[in-house]
Amino acid sequence: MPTAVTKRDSIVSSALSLFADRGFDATTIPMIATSAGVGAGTIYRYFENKEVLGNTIFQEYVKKFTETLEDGFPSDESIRNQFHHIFKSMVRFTSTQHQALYFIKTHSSAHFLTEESHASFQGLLNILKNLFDSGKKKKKIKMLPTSALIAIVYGSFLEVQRLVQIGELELEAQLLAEIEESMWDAVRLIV
Amino acid sequence: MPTAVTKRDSIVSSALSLFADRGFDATTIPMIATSAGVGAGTIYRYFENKEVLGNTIFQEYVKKFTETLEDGFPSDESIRNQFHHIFKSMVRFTSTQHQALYFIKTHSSAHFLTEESHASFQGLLNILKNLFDSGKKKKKIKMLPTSALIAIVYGSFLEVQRLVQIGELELEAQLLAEIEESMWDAVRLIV
DNA sequence: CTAACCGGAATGAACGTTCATTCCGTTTTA
DNA sequence: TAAAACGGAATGAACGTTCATTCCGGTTAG
Repeated sequence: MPTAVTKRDSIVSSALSLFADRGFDATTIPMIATSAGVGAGTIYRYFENKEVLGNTIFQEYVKKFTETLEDGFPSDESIRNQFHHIFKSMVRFTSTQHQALYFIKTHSSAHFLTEESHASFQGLLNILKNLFDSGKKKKKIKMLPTSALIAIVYGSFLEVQRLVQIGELELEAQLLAEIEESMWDAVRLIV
Repeated sequence: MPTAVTKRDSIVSSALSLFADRGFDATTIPMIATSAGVGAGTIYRYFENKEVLGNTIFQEYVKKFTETLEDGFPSDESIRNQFHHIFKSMVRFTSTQHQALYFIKTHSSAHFLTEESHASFQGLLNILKNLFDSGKKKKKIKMLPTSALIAIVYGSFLEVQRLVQIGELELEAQLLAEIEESMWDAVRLIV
């Protein structure tokens, strides 16, 4: 029963929590209503139906994630520094919104997502695409297909965060730096 | 409607396919029955209920995956060669069973899994654990927590395979070798 | 200042639908 | 021909969604 100011916020916050924990399909509207402390019908005053609720939340948090990565991006610095910014921002987003990351991770190819939701997710990955494309030009990044480079970094990151979530790993500064270095080693051109 | 000899095989094969495509919760028993070419009741002659079916399939394929990784493991060779064996085996398993990998990936922390299913999945990851533990002793692998090393390699691999599945990447030999090298760079101790 | 009124937000019981599971008549096997 | 296997209609529970009703803060009338 997350805290929230407005009823809409309360519904979104409860739904995110339940979707992340149990998955979209295994979460019922009455569950969300109870957790949000509202009547089931109230949810339909804010969202047309369950799928719209799912898509709205997905897009809302993908947008927040994207903005976190873009915020303060050091366009004029080295690829390595840009990579550091992205990594740091991903960690920052996750630490404040770990349910959101988990929801996005487990639902980014869910059956209920609309074209618009997919597009917003692509927008998120495009930040990595731009980084790697420019890095390849500058001979700093391996000449792998960009999609593969993204998969390697994003996939690693998701699994590491899963460990954090289940309490198997605690990310203090030293470890964080080493994991960043490991991911950087995966994508950097080693001469 | 996958081909199969026995009805049980047909049910397992259809269920795997549907679970991988739509997810466990969004797959109905009548769907599985139709796809397998059997009556809905017949499924209950072979599996106590839907959850048992899900767990059975999960464990069956995790076991196949584990066996694939263990088969021909070069215990006496270098860490690098052992890593190569694991990587090659993961690719081999995926190319013959890509639905299985996808099902395992998307359901490895699903709400319906029993303790036994979780244990069988841990057994799979243990192969990587042993490799990295011995590699760290020999100063060939980064001194990161083993769980983190596993997450980095396994996470990358899953995302790369997702690209393959959606047709965004085709893994011919050259590319495969480069991706293996990238993942190796992520975990190897760079001096 | 109080009381009656108003309108839209909120509610939750009820509806139709869909699901997992059961049951039993039919078909296949030995 | 007896027994086992099978199919798919039937069942009841649970779901998403609706809508008649209640609630409540603000406005108007006296």
